[in-house]
Amino acid sequence: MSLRLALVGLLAEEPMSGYDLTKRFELTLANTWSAQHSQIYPELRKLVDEGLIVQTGDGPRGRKVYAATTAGLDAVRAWVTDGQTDHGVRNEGLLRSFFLWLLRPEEAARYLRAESEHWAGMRSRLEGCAPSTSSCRLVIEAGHRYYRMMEEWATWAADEVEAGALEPAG
Amino acid sequence: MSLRLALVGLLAEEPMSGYDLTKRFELTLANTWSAQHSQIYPELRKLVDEGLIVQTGDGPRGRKVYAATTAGLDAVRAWVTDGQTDHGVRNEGLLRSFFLWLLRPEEAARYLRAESEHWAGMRSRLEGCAPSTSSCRLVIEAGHRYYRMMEEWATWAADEVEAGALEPAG
DNA sequence: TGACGCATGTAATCCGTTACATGATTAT
DNA sequence: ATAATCATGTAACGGATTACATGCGTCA
Repeated sequence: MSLRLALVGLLAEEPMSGYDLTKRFELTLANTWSAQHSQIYPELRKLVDEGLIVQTGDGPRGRKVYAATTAGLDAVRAWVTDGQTDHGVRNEGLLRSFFLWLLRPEEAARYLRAESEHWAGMRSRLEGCAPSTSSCRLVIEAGHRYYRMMEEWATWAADEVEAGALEPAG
Repeated sequence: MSLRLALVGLLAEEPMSGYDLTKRFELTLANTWSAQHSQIYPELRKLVDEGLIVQTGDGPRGRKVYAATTAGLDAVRAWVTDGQTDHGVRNEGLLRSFFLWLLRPEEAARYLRAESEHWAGMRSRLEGCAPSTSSCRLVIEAGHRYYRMMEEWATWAADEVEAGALEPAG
């Protein structure tokens, strides 16, 4: 449900191809949602069938450019405001961290330092990301805050572990 | 893959039933991973078949208590340190925020204020959560930081929107 | 005795990933 | 020429949610 409407919303910014949309998810939306081309292409077909988007052009190599319809825009607006948002979180890095007490402290610290570096890398990647809309700017800011928070947390946790925090209970 | 090993890891802390494990995911692990009972019960059966856990007791109403085996512990340790962690993020609240430029500013601000309140509520829920292990304490701290960050971000974003940030591009 | 919480399970469906598969265009 | 990138698609599988389904124990 989310992906479908997100695709329409992105096409509301400007007409794009499935390939372009895939890139959008890799870059700007990396801190928000993920989607592969194998999921995007079939979804675009369905959205055309349902009249939420239309193909407005083509290009070299079979490129197909789509745009949102008025019905599509209405559907996106309704989705954003209506109903309950799923606030469920799925953070595999944190889930693994839950079981660090089973490891030797030096192993646990190494894991956490690597996590910290990962998030630092994500943050610097986000630097080269220009906002397409006013609300995109807000979401990019959320990305910065998220990456920075995770980086700082992992550094803090590694320090804790190196100071012996894992010993008493493990 | 993650859920299986997380179940074993939780059982390494202390023997528990599927019902207890479900509660753990609702409370302590709310900021980390989600799992319903309908996924947990079949998984426990498979884990028994594979020798990663054993049933060590029972109780009223058909309650079954499981514990991790040595093989199970080894599998958890290997999972935590080996291979690549999936750092993919899926945040529906942020995804919706991406399309706030399609709404009237007052609607967008209302949405963001509600988000802020949601995260504040999650944070206060986390207060009543006692850490079971040393590393659980670290993850709870991550939860606090995450909820606080999201709450502050949503408040900031609502302020921005009310100050007219949505106008120029929308 | 009725409501609530404990406790377990299955089935259908949906969403998402991985892998498979192909081919055109552009730059070196 | 040839490698990289652009560009689209399908199929198989696995993970996760929702809904269905049941029943015991405890407390008011």
